[in-house]
Amino acid sequence: MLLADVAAASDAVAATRSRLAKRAVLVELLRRTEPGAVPVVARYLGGELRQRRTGLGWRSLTTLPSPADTPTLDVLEVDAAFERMSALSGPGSSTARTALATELFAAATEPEQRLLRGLVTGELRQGALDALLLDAVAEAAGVPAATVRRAAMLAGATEPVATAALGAGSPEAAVERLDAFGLTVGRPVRPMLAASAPDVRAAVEGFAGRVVVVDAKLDGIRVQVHRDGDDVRVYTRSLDDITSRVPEIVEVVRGLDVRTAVLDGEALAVGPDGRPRPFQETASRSATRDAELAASTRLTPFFFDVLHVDGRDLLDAPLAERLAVLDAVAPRHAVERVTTDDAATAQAAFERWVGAGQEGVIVKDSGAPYEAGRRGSAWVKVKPRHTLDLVVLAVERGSGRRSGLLSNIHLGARDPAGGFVMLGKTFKGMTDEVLAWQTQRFRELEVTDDGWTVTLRPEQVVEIAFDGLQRSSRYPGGLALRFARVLRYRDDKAADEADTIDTVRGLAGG
DNA sequence: TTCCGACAGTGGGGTCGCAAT
DNA sequence: ATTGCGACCCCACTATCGGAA
Repeated sequence: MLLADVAAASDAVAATRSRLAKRAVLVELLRRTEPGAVPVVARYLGGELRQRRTGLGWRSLTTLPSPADTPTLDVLEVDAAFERMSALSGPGSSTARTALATELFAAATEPEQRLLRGLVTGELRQGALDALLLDAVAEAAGVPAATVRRAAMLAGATEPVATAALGAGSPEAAVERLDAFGLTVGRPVRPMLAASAPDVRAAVEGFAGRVVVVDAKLDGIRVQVHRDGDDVRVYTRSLDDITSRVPEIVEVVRGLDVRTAVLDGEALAVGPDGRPRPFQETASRSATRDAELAASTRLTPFFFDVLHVDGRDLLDAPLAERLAVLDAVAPRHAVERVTTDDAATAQAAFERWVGAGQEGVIVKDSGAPYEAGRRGSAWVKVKPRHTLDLVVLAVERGSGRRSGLLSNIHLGARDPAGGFVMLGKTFKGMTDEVLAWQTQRFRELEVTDDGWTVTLRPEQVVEIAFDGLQRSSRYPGGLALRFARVLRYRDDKAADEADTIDTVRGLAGG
């Protein structure tokens, strides 16, 4: 299979907005892919390289050789080239990597270069990624989409599922192969995700009177821990193996009274007072491979679900049943929870935990199975929301579907001593209508334009919602907003009525 | 016919490791 | 020793399609 065929398919997918038409293009290409190339073609159509890391990023691709006139690259040859780049390390590796990349891109035609660039940067933007690809695999193999989906969730990856389904020879054989992808201890599954709700009442009422489990939401990193005898592996939300970096979690799970188990939870740094440390400390600790730093901050795991225990799969068991097992297996490392059908009880728990420094709550249907890989409605998160009235200091040009619009706004708090202190940026919460409005409005306030960022007279007030404040070395006030998003533009307030940096410091200190 | 679940897109801050400077 | 890049933690929100109701 030539890379040019994949590039042509990708362009055809991008050219239509119909998901059915996109799928048809993917199906057609998958059907004529020779078996040996299926792993590579499937990955590329899903928008990823097979190599987790190549050392190449958008910056490395700013200057490319001129494209080739005729397509010659085979997908397996391309995969081998990235494999070589991926394997490079040590002094001189950057130079060698650049040389390999230049050679590869020089052999690529213009459409192939666009595809390769999208795969390297993870920004293919063809309007189809893994989910649509799975549907296409199902159709190409003649099996139900749900069968393929479930296999992919349990495999934690699409590639082996595509290979199994497309290489089976018949739909019956494909179903048999796909059904064989059970939960396996030691192989991570895609974690179940939560939708969000504006407040506790809305979250509880969404379950229409059913009994819900309300978990404390901890602000750490998601961990999925597999134990098979003395062998313990720890995986992140993206299914990376971080076992070697978190020996203290391994220790805790080795101490549990089980032979095999798969546990889902959150790990974070906890202070001597029992309160959670800021997320930045947990992130720093979990990212480092430095033994001394690792020893100075311990991560503590808290589990909120169990998918398997001693030979028994629990994925399809109701949450209440899984939690009974969890409490028997890891009573001292279970996330705090209440079970209720009453919104007021849930609200009280929310307030208690937020007061204790937790991030919020997750409200769960007590009867729901574990839906690996889904952001279904069985889990709903609620977090407290803060707001500030800030001033727009500058705005950046958008890209992709926001091309031609002014998109990402720079946010400043008023400095009582004069001027404004920048606290971060946001592009979130804007409807198309708001984007159109602000593009025009900010042209009126324009002071300078360097082609990317337009600086403004600081006059426009905007109401911003955010999750909290964090320490910042990037911004002059030493503070940045976490997860800032636009609620509305305020034309009823002038810039000299905006919130001050003193107010923001007060929030951070309190 | 209308509604809503699922998906893709558009980027945010912080942190580390590593190679180049 | 410092800097810049890549990778990966945390993530919110809107628009859209197409199946469900």
